[in-house]
Amino acid sequence: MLATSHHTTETAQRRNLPALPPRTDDLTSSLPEGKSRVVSAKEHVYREGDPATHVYCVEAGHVCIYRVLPDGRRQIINFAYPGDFIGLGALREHAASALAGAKTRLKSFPVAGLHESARHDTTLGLRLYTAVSEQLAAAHDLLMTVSHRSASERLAAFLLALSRRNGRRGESECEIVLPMTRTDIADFLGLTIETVSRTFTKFRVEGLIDLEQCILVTIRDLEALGMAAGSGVPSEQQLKLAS
Amino acid sequence: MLATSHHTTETAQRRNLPALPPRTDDLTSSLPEGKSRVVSAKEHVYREGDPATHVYCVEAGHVCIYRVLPDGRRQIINFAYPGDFIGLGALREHAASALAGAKTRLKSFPVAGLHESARHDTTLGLRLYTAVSEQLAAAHDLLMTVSHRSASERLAAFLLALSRRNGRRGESECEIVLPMTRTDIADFLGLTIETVSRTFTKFRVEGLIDLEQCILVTIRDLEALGMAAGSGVPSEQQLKLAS
DNA sequence: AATCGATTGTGAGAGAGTGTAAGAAGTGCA
DNA sequence: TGCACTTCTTACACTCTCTCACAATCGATT
Repeated sequence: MLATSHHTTETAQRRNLPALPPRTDDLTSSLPEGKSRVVSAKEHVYREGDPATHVYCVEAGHVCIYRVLPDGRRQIINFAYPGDFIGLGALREHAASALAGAKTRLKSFPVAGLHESARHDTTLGLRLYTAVSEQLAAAHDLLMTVSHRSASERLAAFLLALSRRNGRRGESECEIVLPMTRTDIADFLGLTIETVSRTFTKFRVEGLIDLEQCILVTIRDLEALGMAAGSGVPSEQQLKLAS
Repeated sequence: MLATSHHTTETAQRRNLPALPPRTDDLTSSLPEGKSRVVSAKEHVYREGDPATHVYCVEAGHVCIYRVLPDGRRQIINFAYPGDFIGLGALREHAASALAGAKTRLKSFPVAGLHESARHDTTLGLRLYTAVSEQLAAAHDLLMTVSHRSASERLAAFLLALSRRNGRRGESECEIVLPMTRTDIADFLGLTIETVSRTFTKFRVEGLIDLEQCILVTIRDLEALGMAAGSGVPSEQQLKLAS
């Protein structure tokens, strides 16, 4: 559900499937050296409509990628964490805005240089293709979550996605730090801040999570949370969908 | 909102912006010759979980790209029309299913051959990158529509997207043929079939559209439909967002 | 032309999420 | 430590969409 949607590759590795272009992880190493850029909290990395001159890789901090409807409603498309690329997939100009949620360090890569490098490095184009494809899969995951699911399912899926992200990084799967505000979560899941808050409380009352501070979630019952995310479906199928 | 999301390039052309990789339209011509494949109505081109062996370009007919939640709820991700590519962005296996909505003719391109060609044709990788990027933009558009918008706004945005698609193809912007069923529209917009039906009726009663047959929509008041899509926002901003 | 099945349209009641508003908890600053 | 400000939580009335039920329409087949 978040930026790096690995579920397709994970499931694929259990079977014998056709060759695949290089992983996104390889993208950084194959890029020409990038300059560091530091952005303060609540400062934009770029805005919707800006010329897409650079692509960035988050090194520290986190960035909200969002778009706004003309009437002000905001949809957060992704929370980019360290290791995630932002600005990929922009054509001539950025279609979304990128706002640092905290002080954030990024490596920046000029798009022009990328195109130049792609002329010599024949695999770079495919690497970029793969990277955007992963973001496309993540966007579809989010679409599934937001379109048909109830508030509880959305929040549960969100927490599970963060839990699995932690797992991939070797951090605790049960202790989740939420660096984003309730408003951010609401705008990500297509809910209101009140509903997000109510649902957190509901999960706490039901014993699914602990919530001592509002930014620290402790998952008490991972399986039950999986059930909540998928309206009573076995957790194995859940895992395939959650992120 | 549908497969070919051109709004970013359209708005970009009005400014002086950095160079861009080749358009998707160029993709077909730069690919090695593809075999034709014909698929009957209600037959799958591929299913979720199938090895991603081929990429297809729709030549005639139309294809629904969809994913299903474990409990059976279905989300249509895209309606692919002639000229649209499907199967792009799949990593090792398809993350979505592709179902022909009518008898459909496709050109098929083996993924292995694509990777092979990319070794020689240095721009092919970037072309693929651009093509998936357009699909990513379309997915974000759909996400915006489905997450925060009301039933009327969703349906209005949907009709406007089809209208603009017609316009790009040199067809009538006001006479829209809906080859998909009400169920398909509902599953695309994250609504129920009843709500779709009621909203169509509401638009007809309000004089926004004519609806003599259920597959033929005639837009009577394009501007009002634009307002309905964006909850009372000037149509110029609408145009930027609608597709 | 008549019949059957599938699709579409309409209505009433129930449920879920929203919006407003007020209070509680947390954060930053002097 | 105390104050001001922001963020989060909770309560209640309201709106919108969904669910369920049934009627109407369309198309294909006989």
